[in-house]
Amino acid sequence: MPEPEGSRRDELLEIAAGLFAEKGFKNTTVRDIADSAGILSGSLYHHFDSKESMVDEILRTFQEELFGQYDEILASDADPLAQLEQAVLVSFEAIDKHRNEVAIFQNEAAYLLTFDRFSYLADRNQQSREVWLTLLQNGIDAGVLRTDLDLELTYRFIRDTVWVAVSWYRPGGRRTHTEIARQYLSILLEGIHT
Amino acid sequence: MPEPEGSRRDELLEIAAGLFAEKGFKNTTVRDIADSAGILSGSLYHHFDSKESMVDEILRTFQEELFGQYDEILASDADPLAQLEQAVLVSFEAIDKHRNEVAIFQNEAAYLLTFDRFSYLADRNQQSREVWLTLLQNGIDAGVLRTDLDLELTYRFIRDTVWVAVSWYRPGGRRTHTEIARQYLSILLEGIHT
DNA sequence: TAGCCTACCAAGCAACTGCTTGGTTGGTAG
DNA sequence: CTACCAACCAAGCAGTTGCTTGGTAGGCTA
Repeated sequence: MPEPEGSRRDELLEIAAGLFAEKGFKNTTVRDIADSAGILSGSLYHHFDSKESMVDEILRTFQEELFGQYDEILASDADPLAQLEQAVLVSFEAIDKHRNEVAIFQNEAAYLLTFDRFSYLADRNQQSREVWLTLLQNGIDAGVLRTDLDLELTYRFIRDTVWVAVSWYRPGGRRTHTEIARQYLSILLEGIHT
Repeated sequence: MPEPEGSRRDELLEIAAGLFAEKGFKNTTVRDIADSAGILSGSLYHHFDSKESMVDEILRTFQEELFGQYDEILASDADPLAQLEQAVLVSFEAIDKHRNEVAIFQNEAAYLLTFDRFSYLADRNQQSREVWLTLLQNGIDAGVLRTDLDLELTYRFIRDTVWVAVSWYRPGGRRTHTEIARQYLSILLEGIHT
């Protein structure tokens, strides 16, 4: 057994993730996935129950890793500002390492939430909100963040700008994900005004 | 003629825009639109050539208005910072007044661009890029904006954060679109750091 | 060499898709 | 009262969709 197990299966999941990210979940047909893999559509059902279970597995695996990282940051003894910076850096790292998964979560969550089996996505959204609000509140309590801003709005601006970068960021481009994260942090923290 | 003309047609376009914005263009069927209008799907083809021509008309009308406003700002004699602020305010106003149209342009442009008839959307994207880059460059030349930032990245951050607000902004919510725009400008210009 | 397994094919079904066709309705204008 | 018109219905067609079924090829193991 040279492969770690489930090799072909994982291969198919990666192909599906690429298509889901590019064209959307509903706009990707099982024939699209099978064609990209060089097999017939029916053969996919030897590996997976349904198209839904493919995207389910893709998202669950990704989110476990991402939120594990957020939890580590919150549990660390870094100061509030460093924690906020870490969270932004980790997020841009996720965009770099898991483009497809981030794009799927960003673009398809609303649609997938219309199915019961994806209700956990709402929990993850809530969890994400709590992470960022906690980071911001800690910064305010420590006196390193402005107190005159609407917390909820600030959270949304941060969340949106971080994740929406997945729509234009390409690995191997002019800027590394770390450089982009640092520029973003610079704007977020200090503003663009002189 | 009590109606300004094309009343029923406009009504159908608004219904379609709402569905396109909510579920996506391809995920909205002509039967969805017809059901929402209380007619049969075939009856839509009395008013429109195709589903494509509906979204086409929706986007063209909206973009003419929006880019007209940008042109006015650029042509005004306000100082660079005021022009940048005006552009942000006008954009949030568009999110308020034309939620559906903004959402469709944001979410469906990539897909629609695969059809020849929507190639003008690429021109509009380019035009938008030029507007923001001009505003930023004018600010730098006037010495009111930081010179150490990557212009292209800054443009993307502004564009993304402004338009992505359409995904969560709801008219009649806790904050008016003007309040949101002002908070956003405050963060963008001054940062969240103390 | 027999049995089993993974990975796949070939064919097709029922539901849904955008769109077409030929017709009906109620109102308006000459 | 006639002609016309916008708005719509009823039925259906051809293509696409997710998924199912019954089968096969090749490799591994006892």
